[in-house]
Amino acid sequence: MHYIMTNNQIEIIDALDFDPVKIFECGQCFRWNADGEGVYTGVFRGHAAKVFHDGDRICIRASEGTAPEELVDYFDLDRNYEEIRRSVAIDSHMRSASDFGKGIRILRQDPWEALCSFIVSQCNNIPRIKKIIESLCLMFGEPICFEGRTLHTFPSADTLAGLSSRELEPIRCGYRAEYIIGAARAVSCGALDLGALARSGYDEALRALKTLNGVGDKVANCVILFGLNMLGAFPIDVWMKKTLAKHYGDGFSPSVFGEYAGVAQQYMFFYARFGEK
DNA sequence: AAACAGGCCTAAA
DNA sequence: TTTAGGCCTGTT
Repeated sequence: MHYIMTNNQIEIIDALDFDPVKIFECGQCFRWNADGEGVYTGVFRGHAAKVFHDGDRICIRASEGTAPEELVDYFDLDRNYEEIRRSVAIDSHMRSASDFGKGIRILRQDPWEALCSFIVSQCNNIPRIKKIIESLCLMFGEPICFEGRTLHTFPSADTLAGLSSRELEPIRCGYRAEYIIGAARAVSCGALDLGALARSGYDEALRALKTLNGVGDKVANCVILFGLNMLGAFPIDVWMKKTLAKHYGDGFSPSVFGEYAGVAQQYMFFYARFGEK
């Protein structure tokens, strides 16, 4: 992937394996929204940005003071997804899935945001998940001005740790409010050190995350994959359960996909959800 | 109107 | 170790 970094912006020259629609709509993130023709605006790690096509190139323009290196990191631009697609295309189904999902990248999201977001996602649908997260940010995040609009950052664990579940009621997240506050308090007081988990192994991360009330295997694996950037994590939700049963029967193990099983999962999920028949 | 939605927890076998 | 029912809320 070749790109040019300037001030707070990146221009991707050969935008192979970079499809904004797939990246933002494949279900890994909740804070990027399409506004207008192929333009996405979002907030990540305290910065606002927009992503758009500029001729053959893709341009990522972030808010004032965002280092381009931050964009390289968040969009994982130095990783070779073509190679990953080859490595997970182990059979005809995965060849179709990885071909259909070509252009997806796993964003390196803030671990706390990923934890909180995937707690909200449980037993819920995407429009409602997005609505809940937006009101959470509107109420408790910091405002950022970006291109004439006021957006809001994701509130810190410290901020949410000081709230009662009653104060969270306006965001209408139901029983998940207590889970959110419990997680916020664990992170805030240091009982759960997400930074340390990012440097630990998968097993330790899974164990630690599951000590939180409201975090089971599925949510924990989403946090590990999307927030800790361990690309072997393999979240299994209802869609994955169905498609795994269909194509692999029982006795399936994610290890057949190797170290990038999590990327395979994302291709398979996206294909089952939007592509297959 | 009743079921369902990108799980998790608890209680009970 | 596996299974059933309940959980907030909004939508169909």
